[in-house]
Amino acid sequence: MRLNSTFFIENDVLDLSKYLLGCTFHSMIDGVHCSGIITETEAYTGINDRASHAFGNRRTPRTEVMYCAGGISYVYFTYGLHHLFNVVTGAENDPHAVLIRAIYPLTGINAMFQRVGAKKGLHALSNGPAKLTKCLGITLEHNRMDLDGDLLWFEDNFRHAIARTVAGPRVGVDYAGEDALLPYRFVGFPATASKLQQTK
DNA sequence: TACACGATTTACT
DNA sequence: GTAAATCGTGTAT
Repeated sequence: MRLNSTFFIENDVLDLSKYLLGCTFHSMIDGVHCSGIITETEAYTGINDRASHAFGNRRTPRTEVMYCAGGISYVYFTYGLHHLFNVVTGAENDPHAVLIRAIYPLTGINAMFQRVGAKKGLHALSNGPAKLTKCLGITLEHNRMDLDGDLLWFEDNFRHAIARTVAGPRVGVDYAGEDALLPYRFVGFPATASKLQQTK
């Protein structure tokens, strides 16, 4: 079952960050369908969150997309070489977002290896926010994109495979002062592989 | 126009 | 363990 924009608009960003664990994230880019089970997310909770690009109600050409209604992508470029992918959530003018930090490869694995280089193992293929965008072929072209469309979408398929969810501080946000300590990073630990049966 | 830096990854010592 | 890669973005001039 696909997740639609209403779902991303009406639910709280922290709840969504946890809910997305075990959902699948899909791309159809360069004619290839790739997907993986989401295993790690982070929540960025709006204008009062010092770790967010939208802190202090900052509106710039880059951050403007976060102020749109939920259900669209926020892709940005960092460190001169990496793209990071977020889901914009919440109502218009309330700039919340979920950073997708890791997925476990499910379909299109050959294409993913081609994009990232075939020298690493399956478990290390897309277990980082910049690695998964590279695997799925996501670039700045996929910013501000409908997340229930033909190119990027989510499905609620494998949440039963997540046995336990652990929260901790977000990664790489030391500049955020006290907000760097907030437990807004969520990691889903899988159940045994035998439970990995798709449900619709 | 100029400059400092980043919600990271990789390779190398 | 440390460092390099590398450029869009934000803020200051």
